[in-house]
Amino acid sequence: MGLGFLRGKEGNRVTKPDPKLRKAGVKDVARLSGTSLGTVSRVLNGNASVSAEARAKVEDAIAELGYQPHAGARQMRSGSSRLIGILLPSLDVPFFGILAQALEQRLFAEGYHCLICNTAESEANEMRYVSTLIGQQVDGIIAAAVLSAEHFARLDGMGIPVVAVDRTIGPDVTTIAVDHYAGGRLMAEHLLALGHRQIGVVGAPEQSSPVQERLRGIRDAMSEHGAEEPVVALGEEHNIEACGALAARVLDTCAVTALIGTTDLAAIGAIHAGHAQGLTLPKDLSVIGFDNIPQSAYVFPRLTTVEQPMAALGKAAAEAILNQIAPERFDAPDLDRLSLSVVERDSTAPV
Amino acid sequence: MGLGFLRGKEGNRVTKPDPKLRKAGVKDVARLSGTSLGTVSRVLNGNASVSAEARAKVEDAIAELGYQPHAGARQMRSGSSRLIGILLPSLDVPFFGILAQALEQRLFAEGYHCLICNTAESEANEMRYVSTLIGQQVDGIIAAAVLSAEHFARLDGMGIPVVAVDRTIGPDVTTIAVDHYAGGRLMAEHLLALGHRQIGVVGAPEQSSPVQERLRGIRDAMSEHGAEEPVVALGEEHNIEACGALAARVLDTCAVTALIGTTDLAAIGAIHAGHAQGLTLPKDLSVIGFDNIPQSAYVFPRLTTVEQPMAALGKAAAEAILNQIAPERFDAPDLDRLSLSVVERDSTAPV
DNA sequence: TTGTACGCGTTATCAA
DNA sequence: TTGATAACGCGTACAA
Repeated sequence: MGLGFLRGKEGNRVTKPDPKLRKAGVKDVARLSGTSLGTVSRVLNGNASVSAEARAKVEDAIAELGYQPHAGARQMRSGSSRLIGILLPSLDVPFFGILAQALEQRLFAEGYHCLICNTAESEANEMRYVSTLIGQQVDGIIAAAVLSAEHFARLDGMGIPVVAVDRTIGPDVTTIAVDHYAGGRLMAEHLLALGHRQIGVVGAPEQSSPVQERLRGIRDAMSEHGAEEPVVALGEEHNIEACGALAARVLDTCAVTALIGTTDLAAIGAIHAGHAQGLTLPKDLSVIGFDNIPQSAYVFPRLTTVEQPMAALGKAAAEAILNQIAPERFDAPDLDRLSLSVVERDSTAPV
Repeated sequence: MGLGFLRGKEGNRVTKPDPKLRKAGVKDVARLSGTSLGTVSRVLNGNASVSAEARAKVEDAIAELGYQPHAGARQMRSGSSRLIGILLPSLDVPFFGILAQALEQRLFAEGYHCLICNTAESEANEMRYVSTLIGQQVDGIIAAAVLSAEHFARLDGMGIPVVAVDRTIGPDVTTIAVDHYAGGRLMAEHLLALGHRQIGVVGAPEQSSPVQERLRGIRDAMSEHGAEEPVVALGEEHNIEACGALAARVLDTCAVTALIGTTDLAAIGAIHAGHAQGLTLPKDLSVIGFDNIPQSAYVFPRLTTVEQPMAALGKAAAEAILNQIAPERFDAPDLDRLSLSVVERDSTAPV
């Protein structure tokens, strides 16, 4: 395990590209500008004094040659790759797409590139990715992972900062996430206030800790209000169709007046299942979701949901990793705005 | 321009991490395994003969030290970074999220990491990204870009292969995309066959060439069938809300019996606008979209749309770049399956 | 089959 | 303020 970097017999491509159009290097810049390597480097890095005259000559030469610093060489000397690893379960789930977009934008604005990794909620994949990210000398890792704290400990030992986003990794890892437990309570309390007492919960993926936390919040709120234990159906696949099938099973087997989707995708599946059984929503069945993805306002009936600030989470996670990488340049993110709110639309009604 | 790599006064972090837990290097592996640098390197690269005994000792040492090759050093020697740059307009549009997911999965399976870049359909952003990707020594670039061919020519000169996905870049760049013109025809012909003659088109973003191609197909099909010129409203922002506003304007100003969304997002906006005007769909207004994103089956009425194979496009684009990087190891992708088909649901009906 | 020495492009140190 | 030089970790030619 972990030897994925071994290259096969044919693993090496040593096709030398035409040396004539070899990329220009600092040496070429120095020669063309009539200065020396040291001066060029100082212009590039701006951390020592250079005469205005020399600087101008160097910058001209850079422009003329179309010089681009060689990231590999740079990182070998400086230890910093200006690369951030992003571990996400998927990109085709709207929540993570929006998150990834916000992360990338904020990090690129500070000169960092993102190595985005699709873990598919698999611990094995996560471990492979973490290994290869270490090899890439990433300056930091932002992760929504199932992996537990021990596996990230090696990163700590190597001085690679880690930030958990959406879901916590362990007690020592900075987490940027909403309070999923409170979110679960919000969903349940909204339905309880409308008089619902028989409530089902559908969602996926089962092993996702945010989903489990929301479920815990739902259970606590319901028992406090003297409602029955919720009927819970969690599955593996996190998409509308699979969650719809889960909801159909719940509707078939028990008499519920409301369904909670642990995410909007699940809730949309639940709405679909309700329609398929000939129910009129929200009269016969109330449905509430979580996330407030853009599409949730365009299903029928328009989905009532708990909104979490997806883009703000991404921005905050980016700022948190920047803060850990260079505290003197980046403040810790402001977490006050990462709050939840119920967006009441048309999919919930009194019993 | 192009000097974004200049680091500010405080740009350099030279915090030496505790040398005790410095990352193990080939030297450490050689020492622990009782062999030499050369042997270790040969084991790693598998391109020269090594005794079974030596190989075993080296592999043990690698495992014990948790050794990971230093990507920067490796790339400096070999010229290959095992990094692929991915230029996409956004990640929060479902189509691109699905595309990115497929690209990343296929490339990681072959040992490549993805540098995913959000260009926001801006040419300036694309140029910045291309420059920094060159600096990262990417082995290839996959792009859905507005940038024209000349800007990618410099890549060609440097031996960096480019593949265009979803939209063409220029005549010499391999393109993996469906036939958007034919897609436009399919949408129009579906409505024409139902008897519609007054048709509006709404969508975004205006400068996107797939959108323009589809529009051309729509126009041609309509004129061939003797329908009126379509009323066209294209906007900048590609999201449901903005496209819905466009559709509302069209419905306000002209008498159309059907609306074409240039994407499913636009079509969902059009459905919403129809409802807002008190129309019953599809009786009073037919709507058809393009893409068949998962959500399109869950709006009301369920959206009729032209499906393009999003995941297959991503996989094919990944294989196309692999083929250009190492033709001896990777075949060119099979493009036969990249076809379009009309998915008839409930949002279209005879006039 | 194995070990040694060199160079890739950059940044940092040092002496001028 | 400037220029020369060492060193980063690895792959490979060459000598053994």
